[in-house]
This record gives sequence, structure tokens and C-alpha cells, in this order.
Amino acid sequence: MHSASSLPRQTMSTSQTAASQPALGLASVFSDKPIEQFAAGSPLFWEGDQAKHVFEVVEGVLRIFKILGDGRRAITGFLYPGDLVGVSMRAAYLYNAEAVTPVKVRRFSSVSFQEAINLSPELRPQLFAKLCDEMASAQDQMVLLSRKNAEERICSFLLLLAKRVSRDNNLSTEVEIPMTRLDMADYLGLTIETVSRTITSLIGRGIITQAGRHDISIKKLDTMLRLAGNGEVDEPRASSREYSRQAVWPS
Amino acid sequence: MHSASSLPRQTMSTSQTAASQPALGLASVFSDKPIEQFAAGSPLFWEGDQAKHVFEVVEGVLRIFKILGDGRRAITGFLYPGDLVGVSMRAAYLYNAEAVTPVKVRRFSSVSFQEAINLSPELRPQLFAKLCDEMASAQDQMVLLSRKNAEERICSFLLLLAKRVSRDNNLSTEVEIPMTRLDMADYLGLTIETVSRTITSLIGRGIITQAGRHDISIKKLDTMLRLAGNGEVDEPRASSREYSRQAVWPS
DNA sequence: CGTTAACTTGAATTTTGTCAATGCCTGTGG
DNA sequence: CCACAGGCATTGACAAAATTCAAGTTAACG
Repeated sequence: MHSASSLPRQTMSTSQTAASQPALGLASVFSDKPIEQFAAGSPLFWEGDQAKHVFEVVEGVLRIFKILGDGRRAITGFLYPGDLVGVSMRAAYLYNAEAVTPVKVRRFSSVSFQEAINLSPELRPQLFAKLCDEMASAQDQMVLLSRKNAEERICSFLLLLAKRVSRDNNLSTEVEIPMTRLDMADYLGLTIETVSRTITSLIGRGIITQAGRHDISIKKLDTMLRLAGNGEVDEPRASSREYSRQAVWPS
Repeated sequence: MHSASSLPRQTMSTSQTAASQPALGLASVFSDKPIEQFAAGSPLFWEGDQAKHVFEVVEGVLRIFKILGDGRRAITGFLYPGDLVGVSMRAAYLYNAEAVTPVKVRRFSSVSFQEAINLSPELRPQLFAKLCDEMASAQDQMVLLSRKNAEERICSFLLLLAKRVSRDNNLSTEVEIPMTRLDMADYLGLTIETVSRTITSLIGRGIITQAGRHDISIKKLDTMLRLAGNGEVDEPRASSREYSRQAVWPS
């Protein structure tokens, strides 16, 4: 089921937040923990499990999702290196977490994690900021799901992936898609067929090109941005990663 | 637009978090600030405004929303007494906030709010927990928007409103809907017509009854719960037909 | 290299949206 | 306090978008 391809599928995993981490970043909490590996498709935990641990993604991509009574799946997020999994302040996990690609994580007990956070006036605001970022992208996703059509959803998603690659703000035009069409569909609130048709249409119009199922290249970035439907193409909005935040938060 | 009816429309405002607040709750941060009032329909702030203040809702209901380039509106949440507005750790607000009903709030400067939180080891975890709650309901909303049909959305929403009324977990069967059909539509990712038709259908089947546009009564709670589609009551865990992967678990 | 899961493509169907007209609350002003 | 106006909601007919069902095709992995 989707294991490690020999292709650049993994290259994404190496990059990301590691380099941009502050001197004493959140990752430092985990740094003395051993690395654990999960094969593509394997679960880290299920919704309802005792929430005994918090994980830090070191390499690879995770999906977090919920399942409705009759089996419908909704993926609520994909997690990349630097992201934390399982921070919920609850006794039980609120969602399922599975590896999309082969994944490396570090594990920390929930209790000690909270202690560590609480004792460090330097880490606390970082965690807080991460939560706020998460909340902001959750809201963007609600806008997407509630008001965008299939094409706008796909374009928004591809641009999101494009933004992830670079640690600064530049979009890369070479986009790697680590997940399957089904994952995309369940994240975007569409069916697999609609995802496929929409991508085919984008290719047909020369807006993107494809090199294998998991690698696309954006050929008409301006068109993509317009099709993503956010309006303001060059908005100063979520420069997404760190540094755009208010400089308050003393301590 | 939608002002204070003489009906129990307001009663909801008084209840909520006030009673369940710990001795030194988050509200205490705001307690010395004067109460400000906003008329129904008036804005507290717009997306992009300098995020100079944090608000605590004291009475009434707010909507927070984003607008796409061509005018489509997506409401990402309704806020009730006890909720905080504008906690984003950003220089600018990320969304618009407007009064749905006449609203009373207390205002606090963002900077001092963060100071206060950071200095109090008692308040900190409360804020943290609030953020986690918010994240949890954002995820539920993503599930709703991504995988539920119109009827499931409406039923889920009405049950959500029903749950808000009581401070414990009991659902009230008398549900007050403080917002318009358009607000509901923009929150549920539907059109006003679909919302209307769906409610009409529920009434026609005797599942709910209506007393004016803003007050419904749940007559068949079990049916409502089933139609909401969460399949929550009896979950023998993995109903995951095709989604449960074999538990490999290498390393 | 062959098998099989993942993906694509097509046609029919369903759901929801759009447009348009009517009906009914709600709050205002008489 | 009541009547009335205008906004809000309902209803209907039609259109559009996305889903479903059903084959085919491709490419990933053993």
C-alpha cells in the first residue's frame, strides 16, 4: 500500500523545519528521545486510545483523520517534520494518526511534555504559537471546504504543498505529492474521481504538468493563484511560518 | 437587522461558562474592564486590522468569518458568552468578527492579556485548554464540511445548539437559533435554500417542530442523533472497513 | 516482469445550487 | 396596541456540479 518509492518522494522529509528551528526550539524537548519508525500506512494511534504520548514528526508525512459511523473518512490534516502530534489536553486521542510515507518520530510522555512546557518560559510561547498557527490553517481549511469548488480546492492544496517545500515564503514550482488521490479526496471533501478529473483538466490546460503520479510542476503560477480563489494573490497574510507574529509575549 | 426579540432569545446569553468557571477563571482577567455593547450586525473588527485587543464575550452571540475575493462568505465559528475573541498571536486579526445578536463584551489589550496569562500559572493551562477545545471543534467542523450531506449538517448543527444551552451535557430539546438562515448556510457550507428545505423536511417528518423562525423543538431526539451521522452512541471501534491497515509496526 | 493497487475516463444519477416568485415574521411607526 | 413594510424565509422549476457505478489503463512493488 504505498510504501517507500525509490523516487524523490522522500526528499521532502529531510527538509522542513529542522533548519529553521530556534536555538532552543520545541524540538529540543524531544531531542534526547530515540527515533522510532513507522512504515507507510501504519498507525501511530487511534481515536479513543489513551493519550499517553506526544510525538514530534522528524521525517515523513502523517495523516490525521476521523471516521464516521458508516465508514466515511475525513482527513483533517497532514503533518510534516517539525509538527507535533497528540497535543490535546485530553485523556484520549481525538483522532486517528497514520503514516502516509515511512515516518520517523520522537515520542514523549504527555505528562512530562506538559511539565517541560510549563517549566520553560521560552518553550511555552512557541507551543502557543504553534497552536495558533494550527488554528489559523484549520480556519482556512473550513473556508475551502465550505465555499470552494473542486478546482479551487485542488489548486489551493497544490499551492499549500508548494509552500511547504521552501522554508521561506517562495513557492516552489516543483511539487511533490506524498499522498494518494484518496488521501487528497478525503482531505478536500471530494471523491477520488473528482480529484483525478480536476488534475487532468489542469494538465490539459497547461497549468501544471505531471511527472509520475506524485510529482507535478506548476507551469502557470499566476493562473494557479487565481484559481485557488483566495482573491488577494499577493496578500501579506499568513506568511505562514514563524516570524510574522506579534513581538509581544514577554516572560 | 435582527435585534433583541422579547423572547427567550437572550436567555441563552446569561448561562454558559460563567457558572462552570473555576474560582480564578480566565474571565477574571477581564473582570475590571468596562462592558462594551455592540448592536446586532455591527463589527468588532475586520480581518487585517491591527490586533490590538482581545475580547471576552459576556452576553450575546458573535460570528467570525472570512470573505473570499468574489464575496463568498464562510463563517468559521459562532462565539458565546465565556469565549475569547482575537487571541491569535499575530499582528493583525485573521478574520472578521460581527455581532449576531446585541452583544456585550469586555476588552483587554493584547499585550497585557498575554502578560497576564504568562504570569499566572493558574490561568495559563485554562487558556491552553480553551485553545485545544477550539481546535477539537474546528476538526469536527471540518468533518462535517468535508463528508456530511445537507441533512446531517443541519442535524449536527441543531444538536450543537441544543448542547450549548445547558452547562452540563444534557441536550435541551428546546433550541434557540439566534442566527439567520444565511448565517447557518455560510457556517454549514450550504445555501440558504438548502437550509430552508432541509428544515422544512425535518418538520414534515415530525422530527422537529418550529415556533417562529428562531425557535425549534426536537421531538425525536434519537432520530436526530442518528441523522447527525456521527454514529457516536455505540462505537465498537474499528468500523474502518477499508481504512484499517494491518498493524505492521516495524522498528 | 507480472500482479495488483492506484489512477483515469466515461455515462448515468443524485444532490445541491441558481433563479424567481410568493409568503410570512418582526420590528417600526402610526 | 395594531397595522404595515421590508427583510427574511419558503417553495418551485431548472441547471450545474459532483458522486456513483463501471470499465479500462498505468505504474509501483514484489
